[in-house]
Amino acid sequence: MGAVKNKRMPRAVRERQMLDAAVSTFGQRGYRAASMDEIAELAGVSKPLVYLYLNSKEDLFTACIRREAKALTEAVRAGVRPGLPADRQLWEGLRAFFTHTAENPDGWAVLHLQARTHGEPFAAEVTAMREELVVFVTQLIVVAAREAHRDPSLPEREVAGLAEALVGAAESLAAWANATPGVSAKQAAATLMNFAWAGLGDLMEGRPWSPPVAEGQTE
Amino acid sequence: MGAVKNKRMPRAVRERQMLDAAVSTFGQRGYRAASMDEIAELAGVSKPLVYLYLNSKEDLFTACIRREAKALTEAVRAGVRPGLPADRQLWEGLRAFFTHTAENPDGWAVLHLQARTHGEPFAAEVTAMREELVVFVTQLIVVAAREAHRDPSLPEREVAGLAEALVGAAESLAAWANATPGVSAKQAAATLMNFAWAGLGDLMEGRPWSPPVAEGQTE
Amino acid sequence: MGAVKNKRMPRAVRERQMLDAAVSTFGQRGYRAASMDEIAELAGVSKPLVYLYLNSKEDLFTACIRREAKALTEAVRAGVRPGLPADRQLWEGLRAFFTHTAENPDGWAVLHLQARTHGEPFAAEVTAMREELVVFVTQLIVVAAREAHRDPSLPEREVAGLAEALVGAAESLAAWANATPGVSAKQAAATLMNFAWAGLGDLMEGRPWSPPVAEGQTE
Amino acid sequence: MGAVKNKRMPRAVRERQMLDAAVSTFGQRGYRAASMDEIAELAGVSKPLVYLYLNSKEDLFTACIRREAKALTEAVRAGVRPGLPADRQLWEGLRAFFTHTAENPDGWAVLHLQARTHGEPFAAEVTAMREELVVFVTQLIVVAAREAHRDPSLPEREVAGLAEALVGAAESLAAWANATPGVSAKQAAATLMNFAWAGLGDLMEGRPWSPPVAEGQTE
DNA sequence: TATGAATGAGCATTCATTCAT
DNA sequence: CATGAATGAATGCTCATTCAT
Repeated sequence: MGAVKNKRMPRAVRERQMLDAAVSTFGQRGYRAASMDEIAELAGVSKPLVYLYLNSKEDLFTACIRREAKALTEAVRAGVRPGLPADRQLWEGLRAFFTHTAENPDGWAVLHLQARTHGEPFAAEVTAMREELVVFVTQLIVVAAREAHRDPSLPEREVAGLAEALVGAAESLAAWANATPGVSAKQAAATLMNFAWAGLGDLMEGRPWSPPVAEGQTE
Repeated sequence: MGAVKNKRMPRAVRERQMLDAAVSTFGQRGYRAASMDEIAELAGVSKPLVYLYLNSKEDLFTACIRREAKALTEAVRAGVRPGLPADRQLWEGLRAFFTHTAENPDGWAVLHLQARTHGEPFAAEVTAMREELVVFVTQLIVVAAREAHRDPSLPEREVAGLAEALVGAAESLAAWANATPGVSAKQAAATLMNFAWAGLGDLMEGRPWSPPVAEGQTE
Repeated sequence: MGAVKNKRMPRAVRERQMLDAAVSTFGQRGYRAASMDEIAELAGVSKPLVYLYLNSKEDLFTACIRREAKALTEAVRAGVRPGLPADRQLWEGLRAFFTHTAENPDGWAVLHLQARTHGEPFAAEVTAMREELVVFVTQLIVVAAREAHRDPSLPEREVAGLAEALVGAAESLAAWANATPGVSAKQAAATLMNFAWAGLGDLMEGRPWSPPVAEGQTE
Repeated sequence: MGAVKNKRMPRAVRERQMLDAAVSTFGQRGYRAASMDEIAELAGVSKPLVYLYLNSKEDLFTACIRREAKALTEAVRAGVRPGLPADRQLWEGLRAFFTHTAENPDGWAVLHLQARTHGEPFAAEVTAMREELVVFVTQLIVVAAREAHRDPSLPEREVAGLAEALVGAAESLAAWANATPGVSAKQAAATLMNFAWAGLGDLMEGRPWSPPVAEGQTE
């Protein structure tokens, strides 16, 4: 049983196999170190077929990025129930995020490491996805401020920076959770939620930490 | 004046030139895409000399990582005055971090992007540096708790996670600050400080955000 | 009307389409650069069908050469009225030659450029056709000598060389006429006829061969 | 003695070896069929060295064309004594041409067959050389007319066509002479000279152009 | 009759690395 | 100390050709 020298499959199926193999190889070896030979072999097909269906290494890599980006954003969206209060939505989103990245380490490596490291065209692909998440978080912050009956009065750039920081922290924690035995997605989400929400809560109530002013530095 | 057909320079100087060229090339092209030819040319020496001094491409890359990691951690340490309260120390450390990464984009690219993307040996090098920063932050968190006259009672892993999140957020904001025109190192530090400290302050005072309990999930 | 999603056509028609596509592709791209994919697509059929009908790329190319060679020699023959004096016959043959090559540039490119450039088997095909033309010209030369009431006393090899030179000049002028705007087939034929029949010496002395005027052709 | 695994030769020497090998391979196999592997092996070097010195297959081919074109035109020029009457100059040029092409069949194949068959950039290279020869012949024709005390009154285009025809006939006869055993360069030149200068008509009437007798050459 | 699916084999090109001087 | 000369080993990509349906 199993892969008995699979032959003559419809194109869509083969294409999925190739993308699976490519994500796995790119994620583990890196874009440049991954060879088309290796990907083809892992996919159980010959190299020309990979080129016939996916055109080039660049196109194949792009297809991987797009597929994994879509899967991740959809997982986060699917994990969030829109009716809930902002903090609950964020909590659910974080859980979905950590769960998905833990379950798809190669895909996450492609997005988080490889795609950003190998040239603008690929990085732009990921930037687009990341922007989606940042916008999602930004909106939650704004909604949270409204729910706290506060006109945030936070400058827009400040909110953007906070969302960036939160997403960055999440990305970093995802790697940490995957690498640290015994840390579940739920625990990672809880840690980040603590870190983020208590901090944001205070900000919403108008009690920010105040940076020191008279330090003698320029700028 | 300037590069006067460099001949017969002491080894230390030559080595610095090579590392400068290598960091610049690795940072911009990436580890695999950077060729020894290009590095040697940029350094103004012949390729065999690069091999004579630095043995191999892997060793050269490792040397780059080590030099840049040392420079970064030393910059952070040098920016912090030990006597101050924990929050001030963190603030100063963040400012030093954002300032250094902004001033050394290629070095930061080597550490943050390239080193993590091209195999365990290199990633481990960066992990070590990162661990230093995480330990530094962890200690600050513990000190802060003590200063607040609180027995934190935060489990050790929780503190580690918070430090991870903070460092991750900083790394992410560094890229954001570099890419967003008009965001200075100081502003990035302030944003992150707000985000982090207000949240941590509440945690210290025993008012964490409480994750929902009855959800029916396993794990 | 036109190519109405060709289905189930008789073999002869399909084969003609394929040869048309092949001549066009071989003529423009060259033998090696032309791909069976491109030919099949241009012919509007699937690749296996091309192989079913024509066996291999080599066979296909050979078929192209044979078809175009036959077309060219038949065009020349059809253009010559056997009863006329030798010089008139030559004149008509040259006109037919230049007209045909001008009207079938791809076929001419296959014969004149591609077939000679890609290995003996193909070159031999063309040599055979060329031999036909050389023989035709040789006979005209012999007949002309007889008509001049002269025992030519030209050694056979000399006559062969003259015929070779004439055919070679014609081939070369065909390319020149096609590439030079404003030079018609008739003009090319006249130039060559002058050159061949009168020779530069006579031309210099104002004694050109005079092409027949009233022939009823247009242009 | 002989090629005892030649090592460490100056660049210029190696480059010549490579070009020799390339001309031979391109001339015999054709541009596309010739592989860089084969050329490198024939040159007695490794493939990377070929690329280091000649950059690419295209550049290598272009270098071959240029070298052979230069060699051919220089051979023709060197064979002609400028002071002589036009017909004698033409005669000497033809002899040099047939001699050179007979002695360099691969180079001639590169110029006459391969370069014209594999794309405009290469063909243009040969066209330039051919133009030189055509101009040379054109001038001889004009001079001959003047020597015959005739204002040629031949239209310029007509002269151009005659020169084209002559050069084309020469090119064609070169192949014929090489392929026909027992035909020397001198004989080929004589045949063509007769054809060109006297014309078939005169030849038929027993008035050939007479090649100079006392030249002191053997054969 | 006609084709979608699939591949073995080859090719141009690049790169890290090493001698001999 | 410093380098010009040279290569083994990959790697991305293409193409003629063949099954199974």
